[in-house]
Amino acid sequence: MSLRHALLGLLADGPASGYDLTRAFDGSIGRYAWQAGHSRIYPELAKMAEAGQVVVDETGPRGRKTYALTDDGHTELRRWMLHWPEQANVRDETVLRMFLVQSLEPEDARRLLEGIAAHCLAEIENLRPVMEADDAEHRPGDPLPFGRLAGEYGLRQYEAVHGWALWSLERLGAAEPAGTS
Amino acid sequence: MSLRHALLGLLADGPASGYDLTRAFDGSIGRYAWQAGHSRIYPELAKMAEAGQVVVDETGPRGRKTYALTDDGHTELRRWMLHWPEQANVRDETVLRMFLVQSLEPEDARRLLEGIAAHCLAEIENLRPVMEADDAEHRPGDPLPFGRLAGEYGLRQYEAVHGWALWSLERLGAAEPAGTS
DNA sequence: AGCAACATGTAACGAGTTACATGATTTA
DNA sequence: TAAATCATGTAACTCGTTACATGTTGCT
Repeated sequence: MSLRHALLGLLADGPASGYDLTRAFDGSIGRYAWQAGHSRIYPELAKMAEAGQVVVDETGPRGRKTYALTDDGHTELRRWMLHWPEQANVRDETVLRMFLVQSLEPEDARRLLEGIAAHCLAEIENLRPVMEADDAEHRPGDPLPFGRLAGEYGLRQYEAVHGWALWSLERLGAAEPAGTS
Repeated sequence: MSLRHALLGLLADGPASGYDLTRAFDGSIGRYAWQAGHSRIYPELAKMAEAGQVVVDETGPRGRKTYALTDDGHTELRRWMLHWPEQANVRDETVLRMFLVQSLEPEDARRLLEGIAAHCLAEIENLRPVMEADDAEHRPGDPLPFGRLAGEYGLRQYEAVHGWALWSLERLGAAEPAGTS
């Protein structure tokens, strides 16, 4: 039931409507952590309201309803954040490809790994200035901007994958002397 | 349709039965890349056979059927491995928690991050000897053992997350002077 | 003989995606 | 006034999980 906890976590930052929460999933959370569209979010918010974890906070123009966390919602969020299971499964197509690299001909494997390395470099060059801009605006003592820790995570992630791809190319290159020289 | 490609990739290593493939998902692939139980795997193999991507290779004792890749299966696997979409979504509860760290009180956030750091260290100490044993057995020129690249990826991943958790603790610590020191 | 492991399958359920459906408000 | 965006909802489909169901082989 991670969708529920994602919503609780996002609402901890302040009241939001189903529409706002749907937009949040269009960003980094949706890419790196969890996915959901509005068609799942609205019914889930309704269930959470029924369970007393959120309440309708305000009603706005176009039938807009903003939800806010209740104390129960906060408690449940905290419980979930702190007791995470050791065995959490990850679903990641890129990692799946990594597991299967050795099913390719060496030449194809090299092409794939070179693609991964290039892609990571591009993402790093994309993320780094964003993080640096965040840091430039930030004064010591202020709370970190929402997502700053996650952004740093993404940056380090790409750096790690980049390093891995280069290491793998070296390994594969050693096994196949018809290489790049 | 990643389950299909996971099965194609596993079968590229040699013919296997539904039972064997189910066992494969109990290991690292299931933890870090993709999940499936036998109840999805058997019907999927049947569909793949219908689509001509695999064929029943041998029948053994207890109704055991081993499947082997056809040329079409190989072609489809290669296609999928090489054209991966830029926008591949990842589903990962741990990363979700990272995105939501800032919804916690600073004291709880520190506890969570310390837990993550400790967990990563434990995983690193678990994985490193396995990888080193693989390398000790490996002679230059031999193909790398199946999963060696993925294992290295896992190791580097944990190192990156460990570094991230320490960095985050430092950042959070600076914002909250009632710290450890 | 009994138990663990091998081996395959179906059914019900849960949750995310895509498509269908509708309407209000803001902006050009 | 037309288009984009805001805003909410339901229905059908896909696919992974859990539970139900059954039978065989090998080992002790």
